[in-house]
Amino acid sequence: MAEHETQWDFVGTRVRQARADAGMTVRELARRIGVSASHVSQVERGIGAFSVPALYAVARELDVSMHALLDPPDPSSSRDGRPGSAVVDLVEAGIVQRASEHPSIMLGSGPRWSRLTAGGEENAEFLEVVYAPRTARPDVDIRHEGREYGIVITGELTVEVDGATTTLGAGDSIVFDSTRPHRFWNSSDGEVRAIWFVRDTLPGEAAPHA
Amino acid sequence: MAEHETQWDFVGTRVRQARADAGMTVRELARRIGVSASHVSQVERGIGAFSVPALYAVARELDVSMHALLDPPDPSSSRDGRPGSAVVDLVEAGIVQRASEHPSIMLGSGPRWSRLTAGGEENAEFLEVVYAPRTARPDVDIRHEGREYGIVITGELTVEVDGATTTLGAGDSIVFDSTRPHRFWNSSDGEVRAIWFVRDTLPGEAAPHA
DNA sequence: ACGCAATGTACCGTGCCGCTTAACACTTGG
DNA sequence: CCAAGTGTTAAGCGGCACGGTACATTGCGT
Repeated sequence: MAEHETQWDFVGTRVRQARADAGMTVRELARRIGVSASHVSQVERGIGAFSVPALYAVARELDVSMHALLDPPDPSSSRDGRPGSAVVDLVEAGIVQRASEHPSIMLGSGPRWSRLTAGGEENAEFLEVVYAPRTARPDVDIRHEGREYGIVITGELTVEVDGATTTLGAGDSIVFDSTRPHRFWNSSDGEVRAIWFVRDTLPGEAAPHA
Repeated sequence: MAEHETQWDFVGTRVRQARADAGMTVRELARRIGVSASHVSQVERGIGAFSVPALYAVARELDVSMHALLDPPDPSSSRDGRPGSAVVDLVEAGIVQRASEHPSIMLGSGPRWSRLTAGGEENAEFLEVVYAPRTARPDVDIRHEGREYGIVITGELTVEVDGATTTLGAGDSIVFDSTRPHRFWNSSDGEVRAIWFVRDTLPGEAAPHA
């Protein structure tokens, strides 16, 4: 390796932190990832290091990402990168959108859509949808490219995907390819609020190289 | 390591793929990550492996995430098939997840994460996160690949992105590139519920390595 | 007070593998 | 043809990723 590389001793600190958060002992973690307890201890104290498989097992068992363990700690000084990219106000920067300022689209008697992003995202839509009470089942179903993720916040939403129907209560979530015919409506007496994320299909996403 | 460990030879294939996509030669990549060209060749052909620092350097230079290189290849291949496979039960089909069955991960005093999708999505995470009242500001920030979308359902969540801080109330949403350092915590007295969608960087988006 | 179980740690190895240098075979172009 | 690039192979060194064991400490229960 080159000589200007980073010190990787903080990895041990991260592992120890994550292990403590998970309420796991050194031996327990060691058993789960298939190494000895002493080795875990050595790594956590910075006098040793995990191999790639071992570290990956750690990330899996402690349910943290590789980057959470490996990404260098906050330089704390002004980040490199484009000068002037220093964000001072998250709202002005278009990162945070206040609830009162979500542009909403009212479609007649249909649901009210609110876009939760500032600008138009390239390949995705992040939406809050409010379905008024007692709306009828739409007589047309929807099919488009992409993949759809939704969760019902309040109320009861009736969903029909591929001809199958069920009712989603508060907290229930749904994920499916948007190419399947689907329609949603609110047959209950209460208003329904839901969060939707619609992602376009990625260009090169057929099969991960044979 | 345990005896039931995975074959890690696919990592080499992924590296080769990513390197080819970046239009980089073996020697060039070797020079950038600070190892010999022959070693890169050996790793790519499965007769060798990178150390953690080396692999991390590879991910940085080729602008891919650790998980893109290390996550085991598509075990959930039972992808919802062509429209025509008549779905009878949306829950059994893995399309609908009931609120009571969301696998949740409690990280000590940290927030509670609930995965809203059935299987592991390939390039995305759809999550509900509950932050307990009066949690301290995390002492490490997060940086990873991808783009992040969030909306606060109830409570008040303090967010810090790129060093700028603000508080999100119910209905407020936030969108930003996950490569920016960020951390969230709940300094209020009430519980905070939020919905997060984390999308990996699209493979078509190349890196501007000059 | 005593054990005793469980925690994390120190010490002492050793075999493996991460990595190197050197040379190889092959393609391209001038 | 040679020169300069590509990826590949072979042989070997040395560090470190790991295991085993013993230890100091805390916190039980009796």
